[in-house]
Amino acid sequence: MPELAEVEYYRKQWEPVRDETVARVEAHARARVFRGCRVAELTAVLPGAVLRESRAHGKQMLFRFDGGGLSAGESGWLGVHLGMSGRLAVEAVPYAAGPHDHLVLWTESQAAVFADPRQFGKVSFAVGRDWPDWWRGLPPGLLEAGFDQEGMAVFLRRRARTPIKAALLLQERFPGIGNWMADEILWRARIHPREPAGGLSRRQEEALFAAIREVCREALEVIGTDWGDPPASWLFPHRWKEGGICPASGRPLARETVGGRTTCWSPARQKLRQRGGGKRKVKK
DNA sequence: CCCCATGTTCGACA
DNA sequence: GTGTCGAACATGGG
Repeated sequence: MPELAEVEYYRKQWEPVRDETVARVEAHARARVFRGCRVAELTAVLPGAVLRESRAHGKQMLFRFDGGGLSAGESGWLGVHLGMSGRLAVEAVPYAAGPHDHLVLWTESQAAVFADPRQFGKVSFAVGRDWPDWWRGLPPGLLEAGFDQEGMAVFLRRRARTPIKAALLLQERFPGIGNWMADEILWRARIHPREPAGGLSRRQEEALFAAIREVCREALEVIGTDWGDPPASWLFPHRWKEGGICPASGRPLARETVGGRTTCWSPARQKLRQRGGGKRKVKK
């Protein structure tokens, strides 16, 4: 479920417990979501601590705590990735934790819950004075200046034969883009999802770059704020089932697997570039 | 029972 | 070493 905008939405769900003191931590340590996580430390240190702030970056979230078992000047950093079916919520106490509530931070009157039935999500925890290295090493956000058209083009050329759809899903360069956003972006940029990433024209690069920023911005507004429904003018509401109609052209949408994921596009407006004509290749 | 799912990782192979 | 592809992970819904 969660891509860029949904992640931002879920990050805000824990806002009601910001500046509240954690009374008790419930962590089901054997759950797959804790793979690679030092659960014992998390459980030992967070009681008595206070959630101070949180951030979302792409599909990652980070929550900062201080106090409790942490020494002065030190923070506890709780990282959360929602995977495919994860979600965050705050519930009023008394609350009966469900079977998929792998992590619950109890305050006096509330329960901050991380639930994830499929457990493709992931929880991490670290103690330190500054934001963890892995967080600072994340690639530039898609709405930041560090994400620019030329850098994007260089990355795509290096993935010359990868279908553009698959390339857009690579988090190392497009943090936060998931399956539906990739389709929405290509639809707006009028690029066929199977187009080789390294073969875009200059014009297509421009259109792609613009569409990435546009979809990110609009998705954050519509979904990231209060999980509103994207308007019918987007591909989004038409892409999920067989037999959808392109809201721009009125023609039928196509659905096939591209790059291992179900992909929806409008054949009427997204056509593969004609290639292989063997024209010039001025090189020398 | 079968197929599908808004994600990531790892092993096999070119 | 690099790039690409499919399977695997665990569970629920149609």
